[in-house]
Amino acid sequence: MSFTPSAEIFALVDGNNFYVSCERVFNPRLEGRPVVVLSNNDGCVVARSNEARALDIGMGVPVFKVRDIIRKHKIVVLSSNYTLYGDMSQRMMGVIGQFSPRQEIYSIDESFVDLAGFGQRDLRAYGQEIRQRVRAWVGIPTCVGIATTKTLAKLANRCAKKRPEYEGVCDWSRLHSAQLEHLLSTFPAGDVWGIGHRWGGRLLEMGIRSARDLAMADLALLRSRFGVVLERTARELRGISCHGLEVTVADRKQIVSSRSFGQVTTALEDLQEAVTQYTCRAAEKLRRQAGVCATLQVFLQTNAYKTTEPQYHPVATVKLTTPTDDSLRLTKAALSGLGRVYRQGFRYIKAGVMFTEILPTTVQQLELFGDSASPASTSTLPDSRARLMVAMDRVNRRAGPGTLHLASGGIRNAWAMKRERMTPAYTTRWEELPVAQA
DNA sequence: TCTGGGGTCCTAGGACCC
DNA sequence: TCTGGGGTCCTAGGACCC
Repeated sequence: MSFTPSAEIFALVDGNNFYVSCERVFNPRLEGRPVVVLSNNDGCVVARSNEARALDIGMGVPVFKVRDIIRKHKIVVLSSNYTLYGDMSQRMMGVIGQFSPRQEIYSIDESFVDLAGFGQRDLRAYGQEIRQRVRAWVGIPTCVGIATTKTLAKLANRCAKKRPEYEGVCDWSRLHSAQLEHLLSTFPAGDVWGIGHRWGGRLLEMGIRSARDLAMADLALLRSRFGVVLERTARELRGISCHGLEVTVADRKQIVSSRSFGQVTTALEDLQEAVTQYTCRAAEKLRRQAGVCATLQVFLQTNAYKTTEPQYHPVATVKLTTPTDDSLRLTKAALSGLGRVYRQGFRYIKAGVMFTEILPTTVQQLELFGDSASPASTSTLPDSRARLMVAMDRVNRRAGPGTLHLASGGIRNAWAMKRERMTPAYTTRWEELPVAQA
């Protein structure tokens, strides 16, 4: 195996137990205690403090399966507060961005930065600077992994997390082949970025156990059995960079809005309310990226875990006569799709709307059999409807999501999601600002 | 009783065309 | 007996990520 020296250097900075850390910033009493944050509907565990991990709370487990452990160890359980986490993320990314001219925001809690131009600087010390500033200015603890490819940086980051002696920063960018090889041999292949459950199992069957095994594997064989994606991963482990930094945020190619219900429903009226609200949320995202939607899908789901109940998972595809970003027209289209696939007698647990064909507003196409004066998009042809959308977005941004909504969204919302242990929106609503006490 | 939501990319196979 | 070959487009499904 030959590791190729690369001109590129990536640092991956990510928040430790990010959602839990966000909660701790505003409630220091959570410090040192086992804490978990749940998914929407209070369904699964999606974030765990180190103390909760130590108690064997798995990532993604349904909360009812660990109820006993939670009770026994007095684990603090919180509903997820995405408004808070999104805002904390923005602050954290802003600080990290000060450390390099080129930054990729990879996820809500992870950011790659380009350190290639930093020459002879001590990158470990630089990583520590990043950690300290984020901790001081935002309150979030982080770890930093530095290497010549993104895949190696991910692994270095994991190393920094796992082994306290590194004090939160691992710099692999200047290692010799032999040193790197040794480090890779200590990680299971399944821990490598891009290797999931399925592929991990298949690799094991082939005798590829460690990250080092994967790096040394025959590239043509990997390609023929798994495809080009895994081949690239193996190259990256060898130090050949295949994934560059993606500095600009690409427009979404699809926009999904869906939720499980707080309780099952059989009523068309409930589904109409939900579909209306989901469509409006998706339309807001669409307008934010100045797009118009040409095709959407509406889907329904019964509870697949209840194998004794009749199952029904229909999808309706609706083509718009003219691409649009108008919530009213999109909702009308979505509701017509819903009407096509709704069947009585099923117990529905989830509904969703997906915009699958999204175009930039600059692409205009006149309606073939429509009112040719009616605008396809609010962004290019301002009329009263467009002004209404703009006003709605503004009100909902300032006063909170859903303040202004369509009547078909309903107000009863018997199906609405469960969030029984939600903390306040500390940073984004005046009335929920934390209060300092003397 | 109770099991998330939102994305991306790649591949295989079928339809269609010349 | 013997039934092409190559390109493009689209879709569904499978894998992955956080």
